Amino acid sequence: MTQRVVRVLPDVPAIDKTFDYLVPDAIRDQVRVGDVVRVVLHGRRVGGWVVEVDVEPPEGVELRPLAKRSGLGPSAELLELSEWAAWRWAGRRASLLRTASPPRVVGGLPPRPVPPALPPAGPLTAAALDHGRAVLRLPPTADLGNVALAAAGRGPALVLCPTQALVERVTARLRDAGVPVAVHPDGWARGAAGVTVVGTRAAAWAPVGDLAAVVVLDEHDEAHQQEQAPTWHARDVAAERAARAGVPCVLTSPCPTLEALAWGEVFEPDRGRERGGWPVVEVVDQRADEPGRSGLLSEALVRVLRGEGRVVCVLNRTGRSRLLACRSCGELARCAVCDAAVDQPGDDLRCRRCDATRPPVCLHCGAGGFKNLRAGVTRVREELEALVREPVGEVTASSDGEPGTRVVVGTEAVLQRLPAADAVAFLDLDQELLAPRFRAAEQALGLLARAARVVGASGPPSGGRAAGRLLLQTRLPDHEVVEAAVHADPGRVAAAERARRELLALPPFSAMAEVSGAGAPAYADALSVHPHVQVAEVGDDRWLVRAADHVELCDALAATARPAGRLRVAVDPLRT
DNA sequence: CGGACAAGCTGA
DNA sequence: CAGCTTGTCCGG
Repeated sequence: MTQRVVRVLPDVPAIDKTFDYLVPDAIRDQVRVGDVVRVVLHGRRVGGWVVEVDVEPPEGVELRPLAKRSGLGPSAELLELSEWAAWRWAGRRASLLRTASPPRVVGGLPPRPVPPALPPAGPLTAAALDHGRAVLRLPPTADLGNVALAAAGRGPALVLCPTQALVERVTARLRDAGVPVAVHPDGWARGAAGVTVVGTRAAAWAPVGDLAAVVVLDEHDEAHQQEQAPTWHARDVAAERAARAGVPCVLTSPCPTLEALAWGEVFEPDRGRERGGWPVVEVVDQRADEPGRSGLLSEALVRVLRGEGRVVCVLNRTGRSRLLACRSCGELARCAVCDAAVDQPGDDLRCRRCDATRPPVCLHCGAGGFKNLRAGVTRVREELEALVREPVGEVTASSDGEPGTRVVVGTEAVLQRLPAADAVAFLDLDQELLAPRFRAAEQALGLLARAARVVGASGPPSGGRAAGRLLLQTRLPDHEVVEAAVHADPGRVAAAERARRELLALPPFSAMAEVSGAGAPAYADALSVHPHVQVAEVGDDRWLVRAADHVELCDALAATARPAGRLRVAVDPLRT
């Protein structure tokens, strides 16, 4: 009887190579594909995964024995999926397998609970599940727990959520219905045994025994994409996983991305139901309105602020001012050192380019007064306080907690932080509509959908809460994002956006990757000889690589040797 | 990644 | 030329 040999991928980020090891006789029959093991590599003990068993080792290499079998790891299917994802996002398998592995050693699986009988799903969700490759366009206030429940009715399901808060809501909903649920990653072993798994994006890699359906909730949410490279997207991983497993995959969103629409068939409720799931939207045309102060407090907004309810104002600019001009001579305030425009985070002026600070005095005429051409959250808070004569809270990404005030102003972080309000006002929606990113329109609509959840639906009334409203201040009242919100019809954005992207060959009509870091120049140079990709420098040591599709792009990325030095390759960059 | 080893630099 | 830094290679 010869000794068994297994192939191991070490859990060392920089090593993307497998090594062969002997299986000690004592554990001869216990080692399976996917198992987590410890091995001695180059004199040190490291973790790793068995990626193949009973292999033919290369000649002339003296094999060492496995140091230890730690426990269960990703299934063979997830191992293969990681291979695909490593190609698709130009990353290393180890980082993906780490996500697919249990947080603590798992020796064996618990018994599988008996699944309960569930009431039949609603007709729309059932149709989407039956179709198998469906985009379920549900208005912002729709109950996503129902979709999860419908999926769990088919057997052990995988439910991916963009936020932990949604994970908790969905989990509670499933448990109330008697569905056994494993929350990823703590419930790793129970999921592997065969119960419905709920989690945020990492759960795309959770084991689910006898997987029956996959659901991605709010597929448009950017939280589904990993920020560090490899920048894999839970939606795309989930869709590929479902296809390989031959089970249905349903993506839900109030405003599906073009990527989702290109992938599957759209299922949407009738007009009245969708309309009822969006709040009342009021558009304030800032061209017509003659607002005082910073120009951000329209008469319509003042009316809402003077009402009774809780009001959230959204402005995606921190600090007091992002652009100032001298009150006496009109000159723009600029940096004394490098001449760039300065902003005013507090009292002093600060250069955003070189970080120099100076007191607020005009360099041209010496006067001390400035006009605030582009007010930030801090300034608006002061103006709001003067207006409503009560304390106004401020929420930005860096502040913490939830202010107890009736009126709150903040960056988009405020929409994550506050659970409910009677009105949400976007003080300068144009900043979102005109942002220099190709996904700006989709992202702006996503922001409005998030705000819609904060204020609730327009009707029919539910939960006894009065209908909330969105107030959109803009100089582009005819923009399709504004129209989509007003008419509760996100398809308008998709249609306009599809035409634009197709014309400009932007994703999903092409594939892109952003290359940066010290090794980027050499890598970009090496890539540019590839016939099917275009390489363009887009900033200091940042390159954009484009190709007709992901096959062309990812094949080229995989075929190009990485130079020494730091190199970040972000396939499908979100903020470009 | 991190150890091994080789090639280059410094100072007596 | 010892002693040390810097760079490149490779791991079973």
